[in-house]
Amino acid sequence: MPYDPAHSEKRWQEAWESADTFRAVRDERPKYYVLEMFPYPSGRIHMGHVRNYTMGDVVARFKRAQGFSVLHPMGWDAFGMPAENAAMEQGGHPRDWTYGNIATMREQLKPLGLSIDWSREFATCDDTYVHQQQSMFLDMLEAGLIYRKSAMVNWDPVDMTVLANEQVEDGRGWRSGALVERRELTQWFFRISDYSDELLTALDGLNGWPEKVRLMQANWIGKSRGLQFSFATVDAPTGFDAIEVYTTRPDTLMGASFAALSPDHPLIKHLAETRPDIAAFCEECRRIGTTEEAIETAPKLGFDTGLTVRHPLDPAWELPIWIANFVLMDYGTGAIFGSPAHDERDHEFATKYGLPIRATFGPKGATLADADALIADAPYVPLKSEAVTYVRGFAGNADQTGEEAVAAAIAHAEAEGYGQGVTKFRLRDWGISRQRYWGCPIPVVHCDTCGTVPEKKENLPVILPQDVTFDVPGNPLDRHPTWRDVPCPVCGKAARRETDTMDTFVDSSWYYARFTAPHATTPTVAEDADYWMNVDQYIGGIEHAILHLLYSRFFARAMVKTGHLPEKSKEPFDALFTQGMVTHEIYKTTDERGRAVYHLPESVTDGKLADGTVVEIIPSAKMSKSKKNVVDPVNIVENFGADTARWFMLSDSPPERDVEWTAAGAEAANKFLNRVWRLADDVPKAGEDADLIRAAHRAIADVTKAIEGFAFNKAVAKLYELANAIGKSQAGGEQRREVLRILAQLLAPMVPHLAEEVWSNAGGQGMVVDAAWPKADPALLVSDSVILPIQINGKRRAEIEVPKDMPKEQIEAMVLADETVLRFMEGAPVKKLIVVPGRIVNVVV
RNA sequence: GCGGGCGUGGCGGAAUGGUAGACGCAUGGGACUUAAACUCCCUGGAGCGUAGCUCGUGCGGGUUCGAGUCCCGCCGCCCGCACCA
Repeated sequence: MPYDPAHSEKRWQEAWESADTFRAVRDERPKYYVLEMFPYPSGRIHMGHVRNYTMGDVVARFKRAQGFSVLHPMGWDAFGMPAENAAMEQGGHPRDWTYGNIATMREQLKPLGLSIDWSREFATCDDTYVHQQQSMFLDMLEAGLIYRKSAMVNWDPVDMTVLANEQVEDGRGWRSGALVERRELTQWFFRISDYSDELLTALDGLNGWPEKVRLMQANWIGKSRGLQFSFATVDAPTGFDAIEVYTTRPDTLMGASFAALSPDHPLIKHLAETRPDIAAFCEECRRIGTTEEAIETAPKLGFDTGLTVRHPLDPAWELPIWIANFVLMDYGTGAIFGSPAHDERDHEFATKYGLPIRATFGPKGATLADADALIADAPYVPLKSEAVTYVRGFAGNADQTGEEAVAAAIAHAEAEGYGQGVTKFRLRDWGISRQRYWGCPIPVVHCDTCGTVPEKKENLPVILPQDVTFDVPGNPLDRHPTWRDVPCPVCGKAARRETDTMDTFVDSSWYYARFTAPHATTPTVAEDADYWMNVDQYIGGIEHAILHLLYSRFFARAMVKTGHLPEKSKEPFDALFTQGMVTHEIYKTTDERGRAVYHLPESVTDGKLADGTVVEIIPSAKMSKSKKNVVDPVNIVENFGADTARWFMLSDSPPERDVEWTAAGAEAANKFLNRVWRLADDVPKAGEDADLIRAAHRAIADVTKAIEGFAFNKAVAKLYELANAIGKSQAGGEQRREVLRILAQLLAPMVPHLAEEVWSNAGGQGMVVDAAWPKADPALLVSDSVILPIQINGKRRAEIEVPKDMPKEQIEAMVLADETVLRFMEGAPVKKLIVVPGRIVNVVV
C-alpha cells in the first residue's frame, strides 16, 4: 500500500484533536513552556513560519514525550502599519484586513500538525488584550515608569504626517517624495534607562542565550566610564557661561582642537534665533533622518560659531566652538571636545575644516615628533588595553595603557576640581507614541484644567473607532471628533483623548505572559503565571536580538514592579534560540525596456520559462514577494504532505543558519519518508540481527543529544543512518518491529504523522504522541575495540585496531613495530611519541 | 559609519585542538523492466607518474607534535542601528 500523506495526516490530526492531546494543563508533572515568536498576520504563511514553528514543535513534542506538561501556544502580533497601508491602497478597514488574514493563516498553519494548544489563541488587536494592556499602562504610569518628553520624528512636509524610518527613502518621504525633516513632538516614554545597569548585569545570568545576542545587547546598552567637565565659554550669551562636555577619552584632553556641539544643543538653538546663518546650517543638519545609521554615514558637516571656550587645563588656551552634524543631543551632553589625533570622526572633521591635529600619545617608545608624524594622515586608535607612550600627557605615567590613562585623567580632574568621573549608558528611554490609527490607544486624556490625566480603569478598554477612512494621510483619530472629544475623567469638563497609539513592541513585550492565562479579566493570573513562567525555550529570528528582546526584558521587570508577574519572571526567557531564514534562488529576465522581471519558482523548469526563455539565476536570498523567490507552504503540503515540508526544514542546514529551499531537497525529503513507510509496511517474518538493536540504541543516544542541542540537521542524519541500517538488516519479526517502534519514536517530534503510522504498523500501543521517550541502554553503546589512526609528523599514515582500554605503553610498542610506520620513519629516530587514548597517535621523527 | 555573525567538495552540510568531507542532493556506472518511472547496488574534493603520492576548509601571517577549529591582519556576504515586524 503506498503512503498517502493527505489521508494519513488528516486522520492523525483528528485523532489528536479528539483526544485533546495538546491542551496545556497545570498538573503534577514538571512544566515546560516552549514559545516561538508569534507571527504578524501579513496574509499568508511562508516557509520561514514553517521552519520556525516546526523547530518549536520538535522541542514541544520531545519534551512532552519526556514527561513534561507542555505549554505551546499561538497568537498574532496584529497591530501595525501594513494594515493601514492595505486600507490606503485597497480600501477596506485595517480590522477586517487583519482578522481576515488571521483566519487564512490559521487555516494554513493547522495542516502542519503542530502540537499547539489552540484554545489559548489571541490577537494583540483583540479588545480584551487591548484592555489589559491599557490597564497595565495605567499601573505603570502610576508607578512612575512612564513619562512624557519631547523627541524627534520624521516629518513629511507635503503629506503633513509623521513617517516611520522605513518610510523614508534617501531622505525623502516614500509617497510624497518630499525632503523629510526632523521635527520635535511631545511623546510618551518608558523609563527603560532606569534599568540600564540591571539589564546589563543580568545578561550574565542568561546562560541559555546565545553569546552573540548577549554581546549585542551589552553593546546596545553601552555602559561607559568617562569624564564630565565644563568648558568656560568666552563672550557667550548670558546663561551659557559654561558648556557641559562628556568624554570617554579624557586622556586625550591635551590633544583637543575644538569643541563640537549638536545642532539641537540649547546654546546653538539660542544662537540660531539671532543668527540666520546658524539657523540655516541647523536646518540643513535636520534634513538628515532620525536614524543613527543616516546620521553616521552622512558626510561630516561643521559650522564655526566664532565663539570659543577655554581649555580646562590652560585658561589661556582657547578652542573654537563648532556645530557638528554627527554630535547627538541624545547621548552624553550633546557636546564633545574634538581630539582628532585619536578618533576617526574627529580626524575627518579636523582635516576637512583645517583644525589642528596634535597627538597625545604614540606607540610605545615614541617621541613627540614620532607621534605627531604618525597621525598626520590617519588617526592612531589602538585598543584601550594596549600600552602606549604619552607625549602630551598630564596624568599618570608616560607609558601606560589607555584604560590606565583614562582612570588617571579622571582622578586628576576630580583632585583638581574641574570635572568628575561619570558612568553613562548609550541606552535611551523607549518612545512608544505612534501617530497612527492601528495600534493600542494610549489611555490618557488631555484636559485644559487638569492637564494630562489617566483614563479611569472602569472606562477601559479605550477601543478604536470603527468609522474611519484612510483617504487622507495622517492619523484618522486626530480628525474624529466624537471619539476624540471626551469629558475629563477628573473634572468632567470637555477634554481631548490622546490620539497617539502605542508602539507595537509594547504588544509583543508581554504576550508570552498573557499566554499563561489568555482569557483572564486581569492581565495575568498569579497561579497560572507562577506555574507556567518562565518561557523555557524561546525561538525566533536573530533580527529581534536587540529591540524586541530588550523591551521584553524591561517590560517583565515593569510587570513585576506593578504586581503582574512573579519576581522570578524578571528574565522571562530562560533559553533563547535564534534560527536562520529560508532563502531561495531568484529567477530574473529583462523586459524590452531593460527592466528586471522576476518569476516564481513554479514557473521555471531547468532554468527556462514555459515558452523556453532562459532565466538568469541569482544566488539565494531571503524569500520576498518583490523578488518572487517564494515557495508557498500550502502548495508543498498539498503536493507532498506536511511531514515532507517539516522534514526538509529540519534537514540539511543547521537551524541557526539560513536554509535554501530547493525543489530537489523537498523531493529527497519526500523520498525518504516514503522509504520509511515501506520499511514499516513490509516486515520480514523471521530473522536475527543483534547489530541492529545496537544501531537503534546508538540512534536513541545520538538523536536525543542532537535534539537537546538544537542540532536538528544532525538528528536527521542519524535517522537516515538508522533507516539505512534497518533496510540492510536481516532482522525480522518482533525484533524488527521493536526497532521500527524506536524509529517511530525518534521520528515523532519531526514528522509526527508518519511516526504514528510506523508506530501502529509496528505494533505500538496507543499513539506514539503519548509514548515515553526511549532510553538508550548504555551496555549497547560501548564497543570493545577502537581504531587508532597513526600520524607520522602530523600526517595520517596508518591505523591500528586496539582494545578500548589498552595501556599507553603497549600502544606505543605496537605502533613502533608497525610495518607501515617503520616504512615512513625511514630509520629516523623517534623524537616524540604522542598517544591520545582512544583518539590518535602521532610519531614525531 | 558603528555593533554582531558567517565563509569547508558541483550543492546543503559533518568534524570535545586529534583520520577533513558523516548524512543528504546532484553526477557517472550497474540491477530490475518490452520500455520508462519507482526501487535497489556501486561510485562520488582536485591533481598526478594511480598497490600509492601530492594538494585542499575565503586570503596572508602566527602558535602547536598536530589547526576547519586558537591568535593577528585582510577580503566577501548577512543581520541590527531605537517609528518595519
